[in-house]
Amino acid sequence: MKRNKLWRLRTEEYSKAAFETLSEEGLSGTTVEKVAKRAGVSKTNVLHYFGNKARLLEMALRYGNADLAREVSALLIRSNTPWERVYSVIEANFSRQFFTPKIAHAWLSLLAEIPYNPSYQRIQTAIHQRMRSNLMHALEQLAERERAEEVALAISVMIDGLWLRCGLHEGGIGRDTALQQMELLMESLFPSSPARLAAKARIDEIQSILNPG
Amino acid sequence: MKRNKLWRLRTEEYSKAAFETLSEEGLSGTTVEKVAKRAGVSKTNVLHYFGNKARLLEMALRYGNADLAREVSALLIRSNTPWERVYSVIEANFSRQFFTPKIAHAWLSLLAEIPYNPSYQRIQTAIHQRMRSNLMHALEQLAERERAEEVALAISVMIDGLWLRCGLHEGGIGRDTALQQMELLMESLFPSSPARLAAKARIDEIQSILNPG
DNA sequence: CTAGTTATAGACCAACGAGTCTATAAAAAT
DNA sequence: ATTTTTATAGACTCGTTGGTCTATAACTAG
Repeated sequence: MKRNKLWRLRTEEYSKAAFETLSEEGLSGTTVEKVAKRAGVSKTNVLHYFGNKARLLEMALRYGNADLAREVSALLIRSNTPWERVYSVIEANFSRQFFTPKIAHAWLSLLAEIPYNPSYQRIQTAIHQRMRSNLMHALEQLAERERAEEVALAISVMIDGLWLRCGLHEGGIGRDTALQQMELLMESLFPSSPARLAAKARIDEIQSILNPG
Repeated sequence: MKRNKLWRLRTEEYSKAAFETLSEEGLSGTTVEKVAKRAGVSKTNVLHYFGNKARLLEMALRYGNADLAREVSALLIRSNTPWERVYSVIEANFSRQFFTPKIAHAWLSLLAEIPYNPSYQRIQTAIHQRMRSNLMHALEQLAERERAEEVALAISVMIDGLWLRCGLHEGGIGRDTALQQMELLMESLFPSSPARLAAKARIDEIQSILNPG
């Protein structure tokens, strides 16, 4: 069991295939065979790398998060102010490539299994924890700790809720509505803050340069 | 196939059993047999009433919503002002009996299937539509239509997000945190509004009378 | 170049689950 | 009271699925 280049390559490939299958077929419709077929290999081979289905889906969860994490990082390293860091988290979560019903479906499918699988639970906890941490680092410089805590929670809960809606009604909520909702929240939480608005504008611009369309 | 008293009784019983099974076993762990066993009858009998598993789960979804709808109604009919109606929707959604990880799990399980089943989709759309409608009737008397629309969406998205979190991390978010988050949102959206705060207090009181504990 | 290791696939197996068939008990209708 | 309908269950079927066993091809190390 040597973790070669090949090993990493295959696990990445198959995790991706699993994530995509999940998004198209739902949890009940996702079988090891289908994932293998989508990746153009045999079911046995997929099992060879992951051992069992649970670990395959676990890696699919990680895979889906990795994309998002990269997007966040890309914006975060270009941020110079606390407000810019806050908006990095927000914008990354609603990036045009990622905030789509397809991907939201995959998320939903995985989320539904989390309560019944401690392993998924740990991963998801880590994901939420990181989002919270990113927000807190920024918000602590903008408000007292207590308030920063509840604002961070509000932001991340709202993000979750918008993803949920995105996956639920096809064509109901898209990037624009989502960002508008986030802005309604931010403007209410921190009214008339020029620094905030400047940061929003800058991150918005960076985002549209990094990821045009 | 006469829809007798017995018919309604059984469908109600079995829908409930399905909902509970869902919450304890998750979607993948929910089988017709388990639901039947929980209801103390044979699998055949359950199938006799529902025809197939999809319709059983569909009724489970309706069942779960019926409870919530009753709770909302109970508060709504006792409301006298727009603000009270807004808080009726909010409080009902975080009632002590309903806002529990168990129930949130069942919801999550069903939500994950919605994108892949038009029938569930219609039901869920109706549910969201009714929440929106309840909120809009009240909010239109408190703000311009445009603003009412986006505020109604913000409120319901936040409610969804809090339910999601409740189901995700056991012991993470409970009724208190949830209501505190909703209040953060409402206070930010409508700062220093005595009428709003009075309404909140009244509905809170009514709720704790209707549903003590 | 050879020996061992890794990658990949095909056939197979055992479990399980949804739904049907058949039979009988209960109830309703005539 | 008898006949028809409804309710319930047990046995069974058939497809699916996760996972294993076995075989072979490809690659790596010495």
